[in-house]
Amino acid sequence: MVLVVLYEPVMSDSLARQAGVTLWRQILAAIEQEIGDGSVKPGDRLPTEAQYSTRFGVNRHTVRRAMEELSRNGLIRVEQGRGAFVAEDVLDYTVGARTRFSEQVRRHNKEPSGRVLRIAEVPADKQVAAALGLRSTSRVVLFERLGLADGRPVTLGRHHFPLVRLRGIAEALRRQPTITAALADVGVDDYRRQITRVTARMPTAMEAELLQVPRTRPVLVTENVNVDRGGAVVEFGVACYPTPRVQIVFEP
Amino acid sequence: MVLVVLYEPVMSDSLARQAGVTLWRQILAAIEQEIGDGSVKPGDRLPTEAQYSTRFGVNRHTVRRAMEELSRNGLIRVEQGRGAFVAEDVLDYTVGARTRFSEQVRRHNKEPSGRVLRIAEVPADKQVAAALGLRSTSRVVLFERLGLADGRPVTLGRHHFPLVRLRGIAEALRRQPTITAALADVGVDDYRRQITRVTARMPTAMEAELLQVPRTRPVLVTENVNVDRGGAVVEFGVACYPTPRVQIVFEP
DNA sequence: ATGCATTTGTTCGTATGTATG
DNA sequence: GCATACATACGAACAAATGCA
Repeated sequence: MVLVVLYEPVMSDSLARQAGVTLWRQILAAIEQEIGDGSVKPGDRLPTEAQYSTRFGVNRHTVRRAMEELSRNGLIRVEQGRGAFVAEDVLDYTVGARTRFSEQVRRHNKEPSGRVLRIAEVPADKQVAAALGLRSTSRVVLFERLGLADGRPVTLGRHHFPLVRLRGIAEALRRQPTITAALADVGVDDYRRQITRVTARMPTAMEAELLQVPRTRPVLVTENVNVDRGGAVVEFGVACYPTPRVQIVFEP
Repeated sequence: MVLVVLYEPVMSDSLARQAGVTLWRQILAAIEQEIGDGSVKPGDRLPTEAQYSTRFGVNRHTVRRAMEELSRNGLIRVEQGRGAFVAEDVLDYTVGARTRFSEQVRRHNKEPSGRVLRIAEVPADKQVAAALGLRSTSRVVLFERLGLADGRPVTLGRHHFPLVRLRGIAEALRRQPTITAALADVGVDDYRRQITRVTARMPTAMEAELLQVPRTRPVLVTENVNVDRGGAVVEFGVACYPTPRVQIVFEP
């Protein structure tokens, strides 16, 4: 099937050659305007590079230079073989003492949901043991979950709970697959985030698949420790977030 | 071209076979020692698995078993197609209300320094104008700087200052190329960070060059707004940090 | 853009030593 | 002694990523 996109009569927008501004910057401004004033909406596919080049009467590379800039500024998202798309509004994941996944999502007027990938009892590796303050031989409950906002994946988390301190946490998670509810089930009625470390890396094949991102775009990775009211560590979590769909925000 | 690498006479380190300790643990200990005593330094590439296996006179799998353990313990970082590298100690960049580059670096007992790349007066683009609360025609002072810790690049920042509110900021930056000092020069004796947004993307060629990272590893990107005591915006900055050399840390 | 050499990642199969019942 | 299970060790082949010419 062939889709023919019809434009306004203005088939060739006039660019000012030999002016102070380079051609690609003029094209950049033109497209930025169209995104800004809503003539193309978030998620929409933009015209192809070829279409732009005929419209502006320039070489395709000149258009590409502008697209590159738009992509770098996060206004559009370019996907090889598919086209360029107006960036969708990003989900700001605000980190504070009381960070809860579902509250984060609801704040954006989106519907939170989750998909449990794994609930298992595993031995703690060095990093987990250190974070939870356990000996490295201790066993922990691992809870792996994909978090979605309006059905779109926004986070992939591996959460570790100390087994000794939280008896029955595995069963609680199976009954109520949210962290807040499960912790409440085993007597932790409140908890707060003590520290959050942020880094980034390329996703594994599985992560890319689950988060629905190309393997060429990095994921943000957070490590965080949650403690109960008494200051005892109740959870150590490592979560991935797809860029640039999600941003981490910190407000002191 | 063929590179022939000549080794010390010790072509085959003797391992104790049929002793109480397994081969792979002996290899683990040997490599750990070499990392510990500094014969290979953070960031250095280790010998290949093949080289190790001839050196120790064992199968490649046996070496891999040791490497796996080293990697799990965070002593080395293994990259497919490139090799294994001694882990560099990460610089935790703690974000709070009073985040200052030089203080961050000194906290790790490293010596902060900077390289000014550009000081210029430019028109504010849409994003900058919005962040600084200016009209998009306003002019701003752009300050581009590479921040180093013990001579290693850790941040590349583009800092924007509103020209109208901060007369003489460009000259101040030229005299004293640190943000805190320059702001003090123009009457802003204190400021605090209002908001920090974190995302990640692949570096441009220039960024990769300046931060000394491969183009295949993502950079963390922060956007932040600094305000003076009265709450007026005095700076909008966008900074890149090389992963995994730098982590962003939030402590509420 | 293409091909090639290098290096790590994965999966077979095989053999051996050790602990357990 | 014997059967079983498990971790260790070796060999070969192929897949995937990287860097270079």
